[in-house]
Amino acid sequence: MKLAAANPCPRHEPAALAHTLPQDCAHCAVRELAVCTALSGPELERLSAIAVSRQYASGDTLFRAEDSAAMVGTVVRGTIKTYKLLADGRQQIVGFLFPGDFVGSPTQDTHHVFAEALTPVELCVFPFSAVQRLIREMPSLEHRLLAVAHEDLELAQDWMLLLGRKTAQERLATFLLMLVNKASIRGIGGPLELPMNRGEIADYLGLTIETVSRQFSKLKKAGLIRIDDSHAVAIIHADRLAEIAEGTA
Amino acid sequence: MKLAAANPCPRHEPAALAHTLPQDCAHCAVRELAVCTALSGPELERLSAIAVSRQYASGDTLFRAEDSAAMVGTVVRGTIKTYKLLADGRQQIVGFLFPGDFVGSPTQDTHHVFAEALTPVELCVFPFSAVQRLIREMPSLEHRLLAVAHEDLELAQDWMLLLGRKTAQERLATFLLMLVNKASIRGIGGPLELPMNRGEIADYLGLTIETVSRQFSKLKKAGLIRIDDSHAVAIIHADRLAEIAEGTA
DNA sequence: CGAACTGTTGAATAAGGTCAAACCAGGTGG
DNA sequence: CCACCTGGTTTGACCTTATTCAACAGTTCG
Repeated sequence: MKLAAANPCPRHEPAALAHTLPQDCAHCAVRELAVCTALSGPELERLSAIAVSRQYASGDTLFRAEDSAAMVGTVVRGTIKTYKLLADGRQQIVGFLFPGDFVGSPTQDTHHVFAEALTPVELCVFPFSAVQRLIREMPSLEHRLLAVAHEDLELAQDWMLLLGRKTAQERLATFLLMLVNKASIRGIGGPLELPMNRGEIADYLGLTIETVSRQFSKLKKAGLIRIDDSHAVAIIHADRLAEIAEGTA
Repeated sequence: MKLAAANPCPRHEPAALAHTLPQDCAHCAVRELAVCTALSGPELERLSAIAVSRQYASGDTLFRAEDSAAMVGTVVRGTIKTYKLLADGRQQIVGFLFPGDFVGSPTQDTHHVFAEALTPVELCVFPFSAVQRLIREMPSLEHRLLAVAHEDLELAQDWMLLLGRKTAQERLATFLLMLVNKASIRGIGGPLELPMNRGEIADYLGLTIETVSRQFSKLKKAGLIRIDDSHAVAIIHADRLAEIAEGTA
């Protein structure tokens, strides 16, 4: 069961820290999805004032576990993975973050996960201390953050069920449906774009690359999905997939 | 990998709903541990006014996933498990709650886990609607709830690493150290009291009863723990256990 | 005492992991 | 343009870990 003792992170290291730009939250593409929804008029302007846009290249590390001076922000474009590591390099991805998702914990001054860009990423960053101040002054912001934290906790618990009790097949089915669901929230239909590779799917599902690949093949052979290329999958029978995901099949 | 298709819950069903008593938060045994720490003087009195003590017998179900009218409260005495179920009865425990721990989600009006008393439990219950009002009026309470939610999320992510990437031996070692740690926070030393049985440990660690039992025997044989009886374990070499838990051994 | 649990241990089995080879782009450079 | 390399992916053969199945021991409680 010891995996990947090698290779914690093949991609590059922290960017030479990309350009930063002031923000205009009122015209932000992901406003309705993000924590910022909670705010209106004057509050939104105060948030604008402290927000900074930052760009990351694919493979950049945004922060590492144990890093202090926690950063928080909203994903505007691209995909991020957050993960935990064991000493020997075994990796467990604890979340994929898409546009609108919130990154970081505004109540903890130390990160407890690693975060890495899977694609080019645009992040709307809020300085940690400024956010802490804003939280105290804007109850609706804190309210929203509390709701988001509880949603995240619920997702994490769903994933504990997956990791502790589901078969490889059930895990992949659950994963694909989760992605479809997230995409549809962002108004995206059609074939799924998978911004992560097989190894990252494996590290999210608690499996190996080979097992993930085999399960993809199995679902394809069963006619439940169509694989256009390894990063694009069409769901053909969402209902059958859902049965598999819930262990009802 | 299909487990426990039988027996979702051998114990009794929801209590005929035990006596309820008004509370005196100022003299509460778990105040410093609970969310209530955040409050002082007049605020604490307002909390007292809505708090109600409720007793549960071992095996009682406090609430079920999908239940609406979410209850929230603080554990005063005893141990609770929260868990998720698959259609065929496979169970994943997502948390054991001890005195001082907070139960339920004050921002979600529907439960998404089941909760069951493992021992006789005394719970300090706050009516859902009253809590929602209090949150809006007492920023320090919401602040504390946000911090607790983030701590819970961090724990859940640690557990995802355990379920996705650790061996059976590493899982049990991690579990025992986690219990030692929780006990010491409550000022409890000496041999560990395990309020849960082997099946519940298995359902927390994503293993089977037999595997858990075998790993206990192995740790005993290696001289790392002493098993007084199946519900009382002494940790002999916490350092060696920690190495195993982190995969450093 | 005997039934019903809970926990432990052993032997057989299966699911998923490991190792290894082949495949298949997409890029590079002659 | 094409040969070659590289990294990700797929597939096969084999192996390990944990599960399954089964027997048995210790407790608790009618």
